[in-house]
Amino acid sequence: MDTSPVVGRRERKKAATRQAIADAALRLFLERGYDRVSIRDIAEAADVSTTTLFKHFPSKEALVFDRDEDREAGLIAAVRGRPAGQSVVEALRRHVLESWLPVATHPLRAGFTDLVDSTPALQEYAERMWTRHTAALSTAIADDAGVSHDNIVCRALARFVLDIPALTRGRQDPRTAVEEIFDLLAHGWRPPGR
Amino acid sequence: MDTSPVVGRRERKKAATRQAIADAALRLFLERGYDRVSIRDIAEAADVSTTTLFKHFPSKEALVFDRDEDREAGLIAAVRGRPAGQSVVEALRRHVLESWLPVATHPLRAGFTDLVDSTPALQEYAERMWTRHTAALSTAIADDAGVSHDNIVCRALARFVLDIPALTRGRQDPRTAVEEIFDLLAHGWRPPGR
DNA sequence: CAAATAAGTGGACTGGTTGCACTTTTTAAC
DNA sequence: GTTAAAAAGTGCAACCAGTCCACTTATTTG
Repeated sequence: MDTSPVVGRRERKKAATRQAIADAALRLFLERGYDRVSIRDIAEAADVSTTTLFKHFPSKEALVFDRDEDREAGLIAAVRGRPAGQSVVEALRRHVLESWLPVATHPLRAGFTDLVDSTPALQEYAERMWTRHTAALSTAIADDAGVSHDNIVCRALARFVLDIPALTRGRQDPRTAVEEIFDLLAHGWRPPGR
Repeated sequence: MDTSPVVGRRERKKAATRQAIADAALRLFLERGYDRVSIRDIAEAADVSTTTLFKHFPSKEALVFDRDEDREAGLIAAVRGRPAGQSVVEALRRHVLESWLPVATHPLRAGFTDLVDSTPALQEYAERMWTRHTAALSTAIADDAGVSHDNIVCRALARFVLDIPALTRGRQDPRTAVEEIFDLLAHGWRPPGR
């Protein structure tokens, strides 16, 4: 019956508080819009002090992106664990299609997506959530290629791949968009047809 | 003798005030570090009210990047005005080498560069100063190629080019770094030698 | 000179974020 | 089992960036 053993009451209560805050925040944001809700409003709605709120979330933006899974591990795994013979770019292409596309197109999250798209501060934050992993991904790529960790081309490739979510956010056909960008990365710029 | 004719006293005083604020800000930032200086400190040092300060500069970060020339015009001109037969990527490569490299390597600005490199808020701001022009550059590229303005590959190329300053900031050999990144954009990813 | 216009002032205010000293709850050790 | 350490939470004051507003002062223009 237990989902996981020996999870102390403390941890459970902590998680509950965190969840209460995140829920209150999302509800209020969707109701009123991001910048018509203050941190104090959220704390009040969740019945905690603002001090407590900031012990669970480092910033107002972070309240929106609760469930920030470990993208980094996934990215590195995609590079390291790819089948023999597959190129790095191809592996990343598949990974992005599998991990980013669902997020971009999930119909249940329409309200959430609208919230982000209509709030510059959140767009920036979301963008940084990805590009923050440039160093880690770049290191994985450099290791794989057997070159120095600070190799600029590896760093550039990492950065460009992590730009993709921002580039394709709000697009009508994100899948094609992702494919075309990877084409650019794989083969270089060619004046597009049409 | 006049640098420009009919410059009223008003305009001159305004420019002087602006300069006094920017000077005070840079001096204090270099002395104490960016986040140990408050807006009020700067206003006081320049002997103006904070209200006045914000009439000249929209944010604290903007105080550091006084003299924000019009990069956008230069970027678009580089695409539109390039010699016949030259590719867009090649034109942008030349433009970046001419416009960004001097900034990155100017020895007189060592203190300034250190300030930016040691302050995350300023790095982000500088980055956004460039990527802000993604839409404009992307449009120029798309026009040039005769495709729709929102073509995703054009947008990606524009974005990637504008990432270059952030990618190469603080590098030992920025010129080579820029060249190698443009190689990636021109020909696609190839596992780097060595 | 008399508006009209623009620059600057001062001070109060909002909203995100931090610090501090304190209480309560949970856990772990004896 | 009692107790002490560790963690979660509280309340409040404070800081700082940025905005608002009503007001004064200087410059321009007709």
